[in-house]
Amino acid sequence: MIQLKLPDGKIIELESGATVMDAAAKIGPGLAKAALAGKINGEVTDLRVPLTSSADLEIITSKSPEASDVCRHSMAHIMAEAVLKMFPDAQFGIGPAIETGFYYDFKLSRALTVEDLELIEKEMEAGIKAKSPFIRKELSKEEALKYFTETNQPFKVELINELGDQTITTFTHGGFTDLCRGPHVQDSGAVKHFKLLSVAGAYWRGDEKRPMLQRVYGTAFSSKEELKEHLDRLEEAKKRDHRKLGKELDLYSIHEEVGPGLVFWHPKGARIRHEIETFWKDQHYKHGYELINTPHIGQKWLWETSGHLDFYKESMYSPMEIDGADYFVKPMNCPFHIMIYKSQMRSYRDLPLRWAELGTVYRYEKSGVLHGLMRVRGFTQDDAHIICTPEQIENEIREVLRFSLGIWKAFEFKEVKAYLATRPEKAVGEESRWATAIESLRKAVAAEGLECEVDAGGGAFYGPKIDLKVKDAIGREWQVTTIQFDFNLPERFDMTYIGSDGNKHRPYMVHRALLGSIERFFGVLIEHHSGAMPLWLAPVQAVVMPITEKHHDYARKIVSSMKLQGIRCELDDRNDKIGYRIRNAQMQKVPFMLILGDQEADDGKITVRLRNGENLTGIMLDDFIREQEWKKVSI
RNA sequence: GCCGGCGUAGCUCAAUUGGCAGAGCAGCUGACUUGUAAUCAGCAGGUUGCGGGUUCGAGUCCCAUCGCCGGCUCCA
Repeated sequence: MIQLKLPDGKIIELESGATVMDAAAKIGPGLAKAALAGKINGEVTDLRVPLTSSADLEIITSKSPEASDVCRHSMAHIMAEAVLKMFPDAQFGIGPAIETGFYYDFKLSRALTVEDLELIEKEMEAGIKAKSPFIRKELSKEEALKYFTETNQPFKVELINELGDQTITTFTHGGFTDLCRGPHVQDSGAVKHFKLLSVAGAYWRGDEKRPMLQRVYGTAFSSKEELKEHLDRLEEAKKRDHRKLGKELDLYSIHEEVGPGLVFWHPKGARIRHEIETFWKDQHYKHGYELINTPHIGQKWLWETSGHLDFYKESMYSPMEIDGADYFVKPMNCPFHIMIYKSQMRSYRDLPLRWAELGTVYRYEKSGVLHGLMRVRGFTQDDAHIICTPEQIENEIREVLRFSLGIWKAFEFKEVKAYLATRPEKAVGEESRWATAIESLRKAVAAEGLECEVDAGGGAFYGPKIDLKVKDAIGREWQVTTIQFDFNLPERFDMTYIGSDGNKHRPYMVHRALLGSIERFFGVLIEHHSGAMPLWLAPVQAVVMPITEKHHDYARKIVSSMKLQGIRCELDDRNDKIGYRIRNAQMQKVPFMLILGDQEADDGKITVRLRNGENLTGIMLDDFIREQEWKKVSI
């Protein structure tokens, strides 16, 4: 007999060899019916797995957080079965559950089309209707290799070969057998609400030197409502796409004849950018930074010394020759900031130094990865380098984090999450420095009460880092702030300061960007706000609309007094109906529309229409101006 | 860079099996003098991404190339 401890502390006894399903049945028939998988000592397990020793047991039902993964994984198998029916010679890669769905990679005799997806969906519906049981089978490595060799599944054979000498399990349902550790639902009728979304190429095991397979992405949820909600969210994301809004709101453009990944900022986009940058600069001065400016190109030795020509060459543009010397366009600002540091002898009394620059850099990005403003070839980092003593580092990191959180709040992002990346196998810098650095990062994150995930070994070779991700209005996470230690460059450039002991010491250097890059941040900002920028960022803050020509004088007076107060305000005195002009301003997402007719002109007041359609009637211009945050001054 | 899809007016999109390149919006001109998401009429707008080929004839078929989109890889 074995004993199983349930989450509520109860203990049930079963014969050794009984399955998880048997345990569920013993707890109650209702639970057995609802069971999707088990959790033994915290590990999700299939219901058909025999229990051979005492353990903690939890039964996963559709209400458990793990449930959707199980269902989606089973859904991937159901899709594979459908594909196998349509392509009997299909070879299968892997087919896992992912955050909002699942995918499966196939090698097929021809490329799949959008129409194929519909056919596969139909076939899947049939598979679901068939309620084929998922049958779990344990076999030896040899048996498994034999089976998958005979069925011509080289990818599966490769996977099995990489497994140790453990028992292999397969799952079969309908006509499809897959190498799989599970868990799976009881039968294919247990999952229903799905949709196939797209087909795309994907390298086998993510390796560009290996064959390209066809990946079909799908999504699945346990209820129809959740599926619809998810599909609606995808629609919403499309509506917010910064590439679409960037065009509609006349913010920026990219011209293939000039070069892909190079951004042209139109007046309205440049205005928003100006407001972002002005705010950014003010805040940096307020938070103890100095602003610096450095060149766009520099001689070869700089990039040799920094190591960029060893490690980063693929991302750098070819040199240009000037007076017989090779100059490179900068892909990063750090070496230039270091030049300023090294321009004179530094004392411990000078530290910490915090130098910030909106530094425009150019990087070669493969053509296939360019994406609107999110991924470009020329961009401006909101870069800064903090050079300090080991004793100062912890406080510096805390200050950066706090600063960053303030900035995100100012741009109306509410959720921020931290990711701490620690020392990889191959790394420069003494272990003790890494340890200090990681500790200071950890403490800072904890002190700010941030949720933090640790990516063990995920740091760069030159130092650990904290990345911050912000959540946008529709729940997507964007990587923005990065705070990176650098143990490499201070060595390479032989940066020193004179300590209180009169000796030379190596300073700590931290590289940080809060917004990441202006371009990318701008894209995120548009998508977060759906293009309807907060008042202080809106390129046009108010449009004044006289009802008829009779009110033009009054309108001009209002416009000029608003302009005098620094408000970005336009007059729309076109000879069109008020509805037409409102529609225009509305589509341009202008925060305020001032409607001026007889009522307003007669008693010297204004009517303001807000973006949400509400009206403020009969108010005094001065009161209106006083009440709004036209400019962001503090965080 | 790789796999697949897509490139038609400034924008959004039509154009039967290969058979006269079209509409709405935006723009311009004029009329209308307007109260909360589109007033009416007229005009103009194109080497169908670029280059080859097949054909009596190509937006449509083939090849090549550039760009964009969805992914892979990578990353701010």
